[in-house]
Amino acid sequence: MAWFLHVDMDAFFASVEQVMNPALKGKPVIVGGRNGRGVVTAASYEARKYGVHSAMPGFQAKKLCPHGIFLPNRRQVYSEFSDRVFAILEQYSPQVHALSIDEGVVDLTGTERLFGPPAKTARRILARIEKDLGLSASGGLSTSRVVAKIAATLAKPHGFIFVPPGSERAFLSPLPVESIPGIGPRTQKQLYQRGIKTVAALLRQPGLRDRYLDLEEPGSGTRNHDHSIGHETTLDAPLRDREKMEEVLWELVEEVGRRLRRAGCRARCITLKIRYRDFQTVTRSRTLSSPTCFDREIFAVARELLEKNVLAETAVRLLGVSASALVMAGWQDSMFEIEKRRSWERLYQGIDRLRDKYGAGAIGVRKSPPRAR
DNA sequence: TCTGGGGTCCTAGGACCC
DNA sequence: TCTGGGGTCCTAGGACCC
Repeated sequence: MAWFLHVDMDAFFASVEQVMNPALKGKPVIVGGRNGRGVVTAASYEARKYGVHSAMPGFQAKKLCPHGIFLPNRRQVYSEFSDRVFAILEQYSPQVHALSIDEGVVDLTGTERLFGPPAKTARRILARIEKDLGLSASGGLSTSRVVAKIAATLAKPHGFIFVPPGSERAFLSPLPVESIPGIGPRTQKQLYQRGIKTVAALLRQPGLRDRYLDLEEPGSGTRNHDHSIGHETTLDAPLRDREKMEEVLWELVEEVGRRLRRAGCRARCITLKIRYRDFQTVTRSRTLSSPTCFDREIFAVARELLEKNVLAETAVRLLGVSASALVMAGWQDSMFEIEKRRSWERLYQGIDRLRDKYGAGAIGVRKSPPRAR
């Protein structure tokens, strides 16, 4: 029998901040959403009492919770804590799947002999996270991944729900359809309009059941993961000036290129994302004849897409660049290609090292993005 | 004082090939 | 010589998740 423990950290970013600074314990901590712009990325449970939640615009959070302690995002710190959480999970199974920075699935199948009954192991894992890191986690245990996830969400905060084999349907039936991952506000509305409000009602429709709730899950890892690496930014004020747009674009490209090289990848597809002042958003992409991880090549494509899609005097509020259809570097290269690129690679690695050490401004190319051709 | 930034997955049409 | 259909790639958009 397969066993999946879904682990979901409670108010992760805010909790990490409270661990780093115990004076914040028991206080309404709000990460992100400062200076009016931007949104909340995490709120401690003390802050949630006031109605603050993630994805909420900062000004709104401030209105609901004026005495809230607003902190800037510290991705690096959260990432380190995330590593420690996963290191604990990996002590209980070789099969741990990270779903995000604060969520993962531990495959406990076949661990009975070593650790005992899965439900006991699950509780032990959650306790370990709390004891070792001072962080609270919630868990769901089931023979189905989806059910485990739903159980973990329901268990929040600081809880654990075990759904014994055979009781999955009984567990799910009374829940509203939007409890199912993948059913967001749009789909929920459509289903409600058709009179389908509970999972029980959804399970009665074979088409919907197959699409949204695959309890059987035959093969694991059959999903095709088309990774992508992207970077985007919302401008301080809507931009009309083409030259300034290109400067922003160059900065985005540098970041994407750096991460691509760090991951040892090259991309065959470059996508430019543009959000206009009215929030209308478009993406424009181009596939290259040969994959690249070089700033100048990525920039040339991004700039071309910008030129084609932003008419003069159009105000733009967001620009984004992303690289997809990734291949591992060195894949299918002729010797000639390899030789040609080697010196470029050395140059870029040197630049990346300097930037890592002295900051992004260490190398002064950004003021004058190279023109294509 | 409007609405972040990182992603994945799915769909659908058109091009192109056989 | 005017006509089917399947497969794959590319592009774009949208829903969703954390």
